[in-house]
Amino acid sequence: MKNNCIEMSIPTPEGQFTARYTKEGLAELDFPNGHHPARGSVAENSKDRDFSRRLPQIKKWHRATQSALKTILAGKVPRKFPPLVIAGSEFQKSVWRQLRKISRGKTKSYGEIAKAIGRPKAVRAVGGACGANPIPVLVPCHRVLAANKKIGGFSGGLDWKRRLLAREGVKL
DNA sequence: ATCTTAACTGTGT
DNA sequence: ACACAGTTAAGAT
Repeated sequence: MKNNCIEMSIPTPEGQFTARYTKEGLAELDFPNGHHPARGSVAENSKDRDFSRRLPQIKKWHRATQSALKTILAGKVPRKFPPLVIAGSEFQKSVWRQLRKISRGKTKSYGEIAKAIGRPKAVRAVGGACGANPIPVLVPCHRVLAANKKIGGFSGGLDWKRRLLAREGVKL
């Protein structure tokens, strides 16, 4: 999402997250201090007519995002989600679709995901797709571990991955 | 238990 | 065409 986004922040006990919306829904979520440099800016976009017309709706989505995020941070299961804008290659989308099937407190390996999407050998590419996930936490890329049940990697920082899993009662 | 290495695949440049 | 990445399984130490 380059330009057509409106950016809003989410204060939590764990720091300030940043959410970006298109007119379709939530497109990106960033960890505190993990801001992406090359993405849309508020000042520029908030003048967009289309966006000002939809602002009330976006605010509503934003409330859903905030509550969902905080709920997950608290280790519980959100009742409501904002509409998610899933933008990526077919491969990535199929991976992210699998991620969303992993429920709270459960985990899968990169290899299992690869198998599930019918590309059993694309394990490494699956890792790449997880890292490219624009909506972490809500799309639970943190629930994917390495084959040996070890932590694996995490683009948002391993400390976050551990923290999120701990909140869900997952042990390594 | 830890380290090294070779296979493998989608993505960005 | 090439290098890289949130891997993996197998072999050596």
